[in-house]
Amino acid sequence: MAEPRRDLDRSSPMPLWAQMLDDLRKRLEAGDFDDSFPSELTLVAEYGVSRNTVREVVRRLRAEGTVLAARGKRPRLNRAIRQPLGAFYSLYESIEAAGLRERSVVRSVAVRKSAAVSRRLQLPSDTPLLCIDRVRLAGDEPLATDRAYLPEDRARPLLGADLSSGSLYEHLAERAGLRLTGAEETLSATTATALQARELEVVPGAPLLSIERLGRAGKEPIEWRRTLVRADRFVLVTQFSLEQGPEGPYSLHLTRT
Amino acid sequence: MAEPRRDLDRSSPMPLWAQMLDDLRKRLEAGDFDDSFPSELTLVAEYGVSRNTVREVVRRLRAEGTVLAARGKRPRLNRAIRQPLGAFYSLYESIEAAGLRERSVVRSVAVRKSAAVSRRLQLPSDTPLLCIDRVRLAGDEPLATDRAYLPEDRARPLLGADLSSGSLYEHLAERAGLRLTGAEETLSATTATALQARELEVVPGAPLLSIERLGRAGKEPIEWRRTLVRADRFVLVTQFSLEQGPEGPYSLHLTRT
DNA sequence: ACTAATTTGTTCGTATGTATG
DNA sequence: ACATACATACGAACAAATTAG
Repeated sequence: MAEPRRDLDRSSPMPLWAQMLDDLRKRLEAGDFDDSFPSELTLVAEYGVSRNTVREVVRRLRAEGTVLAARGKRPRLNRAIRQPLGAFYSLYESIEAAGLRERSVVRSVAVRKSAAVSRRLQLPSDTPLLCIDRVRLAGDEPLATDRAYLPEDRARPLLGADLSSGSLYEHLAERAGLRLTGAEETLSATTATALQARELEVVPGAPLLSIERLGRAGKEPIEWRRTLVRADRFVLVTQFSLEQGPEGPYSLHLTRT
Repeated sequence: MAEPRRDLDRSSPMPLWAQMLDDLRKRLEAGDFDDSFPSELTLVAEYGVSRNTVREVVRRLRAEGTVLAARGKRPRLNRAIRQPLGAFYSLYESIEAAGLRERSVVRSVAVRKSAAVSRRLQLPSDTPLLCIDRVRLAGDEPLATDRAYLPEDRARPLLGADLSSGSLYEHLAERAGLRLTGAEETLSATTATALQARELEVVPGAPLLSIERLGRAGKEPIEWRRTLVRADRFVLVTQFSLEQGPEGPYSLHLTRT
């Protein structure tokens, strides 16, 4: 075997398990572990830490749904539902997961100021914000409209990017080196205005799911977004469990109807 | 001190941490720990188990939001948001949390059969189901309509109960000894039909949040429910975090607007 | 302002049980 | 039956944050 033995910095203020988690996430993104995942004892040997520490790491990957593991079985990746944020909904992911091509019509990308949005982002009211306005398509049909505001100084690298496809979060990670680590979402229902109806190709008054999200990278608010989704084409599915089982008591995902 | 030392059954097939968790939940319901909560080492002494085992228990109580703890601070109960299910939304809880009186108009409680609902509950299609039809009021205004189906043989104790107030889950726990441990929810948006509009006192076509829930106690499906909530009075708020912090990466709650 | 006590956080080590293949 | 892999449980030690005095 002679696994390459991955070293951790024991003098770092960052816990071993956190370093390990970072490293494993990188390897996951790089596509090591093609569907399989190392066992706990393998990780013990590979990183030279105790099993308790390994379990601290694996617990988190399991809670996210990234890794599936059970007694006796060989641990494997959860390819079914990819969760780039490990958490709630990514329109891009769910469209692709439904076997449809995701595409966006970028209606505008501009720098502007908005006191209301700045307030939600907990920034000074005159902060320049990058405002990205898109209509999201699933297959050939419009599915949602989406307006995202990001602090211009952090999101500047997105200005030249092709945002006509793909998850905004992936673009953010690739180009700006920003990874969201948390968010607060507000879900509600509305009905389509005449303008919204035209954009989404539904009749005025049609039910829409409204999703407002404040995304954070650590403590720093990174994004405020409002998405209006056609309710006839999407539902949100969540599940949770207080089961005493080993699988963490949480697991959120979303499905297309 | 001489704490009364609570004994666990080491020959039981149930893990020590699960027994401990059950016991602590009972004590929580009974109202021991008035706002405070025992420290890990206290629990070690009290239950005669190792600290690892205690942490296994406390981790779950923290993930639910029941217990708040942090280095140095004395652990305390989270009285802010009560989460009887530890998880997603309870209309009753959120109305009360908003400082309003929750009340229900019970429109009908009847035993009937429904092949469609039975299928969702994974029961034979001719299973008798207790069907509870309510209009939920917050303060004096209607807020939601709610129809729940439960297997009649499990929910029979509810037949004589006064369901005009309180969480259905509490009634279930008190009278039928059933505690939900997991659920799957489907969220969507709709618009009010004429009938629904009359019941909810909104105009026809008004936006409604539709919440369908399949509730489970262990493996056993216990409830299928559909709730239609006035979108002008309620939004769902969720938050999550992949933070490396000790507090689990999950925490769902809901707030009234 | 400082110290001591308390409490959780992290990490190590070890051992045994149980489910799967 | 056997190996693998997670589940549970014990023990111990030190670090870091907070609070009490």
